[in-house]
Amino acid sequence: MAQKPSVPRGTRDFSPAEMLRRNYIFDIIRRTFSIYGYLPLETPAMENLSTLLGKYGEEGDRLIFRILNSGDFLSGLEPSALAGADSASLASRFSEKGLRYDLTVPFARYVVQHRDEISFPFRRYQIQPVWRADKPQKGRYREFFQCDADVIGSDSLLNEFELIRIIDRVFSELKINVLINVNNRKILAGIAATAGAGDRITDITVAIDKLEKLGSEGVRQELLQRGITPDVIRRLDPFLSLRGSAEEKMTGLKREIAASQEGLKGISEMEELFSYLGMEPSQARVELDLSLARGLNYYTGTIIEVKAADMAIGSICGGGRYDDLTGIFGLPGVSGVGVSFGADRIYDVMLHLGLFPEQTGASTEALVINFGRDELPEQIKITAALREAGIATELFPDAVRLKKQFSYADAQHIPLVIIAGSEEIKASQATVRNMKTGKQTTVSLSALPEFISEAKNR
RNA sequence: GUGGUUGUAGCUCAGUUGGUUAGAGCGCCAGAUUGUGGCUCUGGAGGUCGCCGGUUCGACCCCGGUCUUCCACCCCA
Repeated sequence: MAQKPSVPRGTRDFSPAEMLRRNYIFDIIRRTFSIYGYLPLETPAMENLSTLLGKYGEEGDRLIFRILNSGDFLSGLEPSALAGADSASLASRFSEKGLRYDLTVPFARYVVQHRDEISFPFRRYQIQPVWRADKPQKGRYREFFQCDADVIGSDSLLNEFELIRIIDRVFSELKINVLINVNNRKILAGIAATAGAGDRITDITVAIDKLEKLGSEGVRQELLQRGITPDVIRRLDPFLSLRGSAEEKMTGLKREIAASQEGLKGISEMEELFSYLGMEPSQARVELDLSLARGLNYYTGTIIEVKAADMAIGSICGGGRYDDLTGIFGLPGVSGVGVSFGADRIYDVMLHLGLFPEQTGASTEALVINFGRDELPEQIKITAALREAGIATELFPDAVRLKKQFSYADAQHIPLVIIAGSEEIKASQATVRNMKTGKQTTVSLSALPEFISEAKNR
């Protein structure tokens, strides 16, 4: 064999067995989105770079896959321009399209572009792959599927509430134990402002986000490294040590950030959200986590993150509210909120914890044995009759040894095998073998579809 | 993007301080069983030891590069 073929780094093939399991996940997510009134939408794999760039922060821009322009993009270029050697500015002459990095920004673009056709609030769901030029690791791929549900054109916290209901329902149907953490960007802004460093909110939140991992001393170090003054860090201290239930934390917070309008707004939003959550309790624990800062640059209010309780693989679902994403595309004043399920990580979690049901999705229910030319007309008829009755049926394409045909049924986990050789056909009968029990039953051809239907329901 | 790590049969992995024909288990194929899978027994096929180059009389083993895997940082689903 010549050089073995392969797929690019960080991308994968999905075998039929894997696809059946993946579809099990997608089906549950899709069904749940649909029950909450979300409508399907798809957008192109590639977007103009002007749509993508500047939406995800500096790091995000770096991770966008760029598509080379078609044609001879070097033709108009002065050799001296190449000597200038600024690859970033040169790149804009070679490339004006990129692969989508998430589903939220293309959605915002869609909403602005089609605003006249949309009645608000607009709820859409979208299940498609996204691409990131990250260095792959376990649970981190360069091509992966996101399952997004967003509502745009409504400020109501009821949307947040329902999205958390969706998260809870999806994961309880998938049998994954999760922790749902929520926080609010306005609270984080209020904390930064109270500490006297409102302009350093990004550095402060990124550091605070590492509280769980580094501990409070580690966070102080991180803050120092990011150039936050010891003075400010000292004033941040009370926030790092807030404990207790959501209510208790918020009571403490209200005292601390009373001077920040924005912070108080954030707290009242969270109070409203938690009051809704009290009306319809979740199966999963929903916690107010003041150290939660994750999320893309564009989040402005609620932020949500979901982690698997029984496996460390990073977040498997995340989301939040963005007040001005459409503003960047020329439609200001429209707020949206959404969540995104990471199908690939959910798959990894379920595989690791053995949570997939034994039979995931469709596969062949009956195999008709091929005996050769003389019996073939009858076998074709049998196959057709079974399919007509809604039974997933295969006719073995080659008249090879029975041993081979039975091994195939065994390997494919086909539960029933239909044997209709010359003997059976003469008597207008067929023998049905149950591959699990080994039990064989002879039935008349006319009663066969009904017999199989009953057999498969047992 | 920075630093590290991995790569031997379809799969999981042995192996050699550099020395003739590189092994096991599982899987696959064939036979024992010419209309019956899963169990058992017997036999068989399958490897340019990730790729390219270097050192050497000689490289799967040493060196360099490259691709891939995984890990940490970063960031995220």
